[in-house]
Amino acid sequence: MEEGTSKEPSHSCCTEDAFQWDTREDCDVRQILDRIGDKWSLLVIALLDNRSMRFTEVKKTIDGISQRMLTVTLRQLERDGLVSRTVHPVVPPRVDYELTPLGVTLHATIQSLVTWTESHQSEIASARARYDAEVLSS
Amino acid sequence: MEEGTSKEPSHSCCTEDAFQWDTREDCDVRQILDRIGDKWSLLVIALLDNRSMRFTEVKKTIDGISQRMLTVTLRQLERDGLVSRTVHPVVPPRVDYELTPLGVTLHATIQSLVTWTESHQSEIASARARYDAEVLSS
DNA sequence: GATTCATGGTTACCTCTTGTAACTGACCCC
DNA sequence: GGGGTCAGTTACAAGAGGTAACCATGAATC
Repeated sequence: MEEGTSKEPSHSCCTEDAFQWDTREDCDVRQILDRIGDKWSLLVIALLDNRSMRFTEVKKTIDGISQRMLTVTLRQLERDGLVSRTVHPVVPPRVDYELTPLGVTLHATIQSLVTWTESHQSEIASARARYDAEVLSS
Repeated sequence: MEEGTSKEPSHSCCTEDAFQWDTREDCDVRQILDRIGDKWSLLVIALLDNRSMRFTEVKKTIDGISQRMLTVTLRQLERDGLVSRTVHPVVPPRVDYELTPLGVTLHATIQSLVTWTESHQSEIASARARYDAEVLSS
């Protein structure tokens, strides 16, 4: 029953002070960032823009994702209220996923990350080449 | 020597077309997004704002990161040209990390992710509570 | 009327990434 | 000369993720 060491999310760690948000691992903000800062979640939200997509459609578009991880990722996003899941009772089954209004607001921010990546990929590529060359010569 | 199945990053997969950027796993943009969409990288870049920080300072601030993962993360960010590493030849050793100009431009975008998280954490918390209640009652 | 196919999963297993904890090396202080 | 500091590295254990096989349903095919 000790409160100091319990794992429940704290309510007071996220003030308006800068750099308070990431001081505690069980902080709400940290838990949400861990979800967003996830390879597959990021890609799924970036992909689901203004339209609903079927399970297999998403799976085919996001190269390299396994069926299991797509299921898990979509369930997490559904739980977080970012994606809605619609099951059509037909055979073969048809399940549509689309961004919720909340998910749409996040999509905008994530899209700017993608845009940043697109416009700076050459800088990063040359930085990597430079670094690798230095490491080899040392 | 076959080119089609090689692992080298492709140069033509990232056009201005929407949703071309994530179709291939070995695409530059995907590789960079995988780095950014990483729990620890995200937190480190968000933390390093306008100031240089020592290794242990970062380690103490980001709760839960292990020494090994901080080393690995910082090396990756250095390789990508997002963070600069300065070793002072003193004893005990002193190593400072700070954002490069390129890293600063990314910081702005990531900061907006953090801000989004902060302002929507209650919505996500209630969505999770709603989802968990539904799952339990089914 | 048995057989095959498609979709959207789930499960068992195995690998690869990450966490844990102990060790290092150089010097300073006591 | 023993312990302390900092910024790592290393060996090993634990956990996350990938792989591939399986399932349920019904429609279309043979």
